[in-house]
Amino acid sequence: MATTRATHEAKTPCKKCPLRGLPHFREFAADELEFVEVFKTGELAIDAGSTILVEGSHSAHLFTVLTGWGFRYKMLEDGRRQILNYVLPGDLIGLQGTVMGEMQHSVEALSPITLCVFERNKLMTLYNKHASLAFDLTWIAAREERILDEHLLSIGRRSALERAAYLLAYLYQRASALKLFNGRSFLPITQQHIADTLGLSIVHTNKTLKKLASRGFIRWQERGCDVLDGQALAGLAEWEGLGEGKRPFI
Amino acid sequence: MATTRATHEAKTPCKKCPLRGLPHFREFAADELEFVEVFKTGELAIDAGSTILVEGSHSAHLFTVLTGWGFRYKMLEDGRRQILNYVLPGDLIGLQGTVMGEMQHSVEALSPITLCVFERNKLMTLYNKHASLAFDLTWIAAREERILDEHLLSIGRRSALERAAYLLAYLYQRASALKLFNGRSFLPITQQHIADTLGLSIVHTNKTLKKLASRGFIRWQERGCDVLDGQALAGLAEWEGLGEGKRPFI
DNA sequence: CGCTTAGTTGAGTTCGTTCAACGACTGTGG
DNA sequence: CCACAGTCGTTGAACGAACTCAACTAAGCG
Repeated sequence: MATTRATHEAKTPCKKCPLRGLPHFREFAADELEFVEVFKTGELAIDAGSTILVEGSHSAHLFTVLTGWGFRYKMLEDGRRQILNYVLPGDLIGLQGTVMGEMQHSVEALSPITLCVFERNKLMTLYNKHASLAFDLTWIAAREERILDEHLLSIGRRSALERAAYLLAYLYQRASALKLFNGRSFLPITQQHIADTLGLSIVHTNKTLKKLASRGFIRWQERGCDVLDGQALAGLAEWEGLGEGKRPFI
Repeated sequence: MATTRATHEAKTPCKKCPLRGLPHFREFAADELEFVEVFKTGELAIDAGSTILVEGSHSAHLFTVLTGWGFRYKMLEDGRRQILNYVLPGDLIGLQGTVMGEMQHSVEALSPITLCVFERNKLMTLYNKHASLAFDLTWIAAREERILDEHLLSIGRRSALERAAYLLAYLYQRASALKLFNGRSFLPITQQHIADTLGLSIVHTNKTLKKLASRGFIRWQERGCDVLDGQALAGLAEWEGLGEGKRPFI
């Protein structure tokens, strides 16, 4: 099983980055784009199910997801796994390695993923020369923090049904903002992923999802989840939504 | 009940900041210190139990904890509360407000707290003029993220006993690094706080803490927890520890 | 065709909850 | 000074949510 395939195709120029067209992201000034263009050293294509980063490793790179779905997770020694968050296009991966030296969590591809590759040792020049991008990095880290807060609230205080509803509503909203759906609101995750995100067993997760399906909020199909009523899911979880304006990305 | 008392005493000059002497924090260059000195506009003293920031509010300020203990939390509409993390000396409060416009969580004082006050609208000059401090801010946000990851793993996948052990070991390590203990390793929290952090009921939290006490790891006294064996707690939770080198703060 | 992965379902068990009552301590007002 | 209310911690009993175990279906793949 090949974990990574280096694409030898010419890398996507940042000026023509397909993400920049989305209304979800903030506009970049010409000089910012120019810098990012140089900062980006290549592209990487990852197979579904492959590991992008491993807990404890020291990577010289940072990544931004260009296409595809993935997730971050941590494990206990006896094999218990906790999925911390999902990574989607525009998300930065590996910033924590900068802070701690080594990665404190692993990242795995849920679908085939394309990554933009950045050199970590060029990071300081970003801070020195582009204050706006430096601010963006802090912004991105603070955003992740906010989402983790929300997850913590969910796992700590919501019932199984509410938790599941929140998670699906969350993924639905994120994917919607990125216009990842074409007609069908399909989330490419297994019930095991959901269980490991919610802190539940697979069996109970299955029964919980059945309840949501019986209410007509979702449908489970082809190894994934069709969201039929994202609004209802958010309502069931008493969740306000991401409530995001435009956001930056590198 | 007065929530805040503005201290009319002269503010502590950053050059003489009591935290800067600690080996836990990185050294600051003279020009960095000079900038922070100006960036800091005052000091604020908060009573134990008072609220520092409220979810949904728009604060013009950022704070760094100078002395005392506090905690961040979120609530559901029906009153369920989840404590997200604890704030101790050197911790930055309110960065998320910068990103989202409004606060997404509340902060409350556990003990009397002294805060350094910063103007949020001066933040951009920090990014423009002091790349190293800008980097520090990202670092600080990434650190919080890492700790939240750890908490998420704990709540999601650890048993009640392991969770409690992890939390107490975590608080013990943090307070130790800051040399907050003098002889006695006392954590100024109630069992309700612990319950709301672990996602457990008070009753079960109480029974769980009794187990830890019967093993000789802790002792409950005077509305708080004496940690008798931080090592054992971390071991029970299979927790590696914070493993931090020197860290920055503003 | 067997092997593996994902999902489903039922039965019994365990962990953690809720309810309820009580003791110790603190602070407040009479 | 005492009475009283409020907070915090403690404990037992009954209940319920979620877990484990186990068996089985359906789909995908070599």
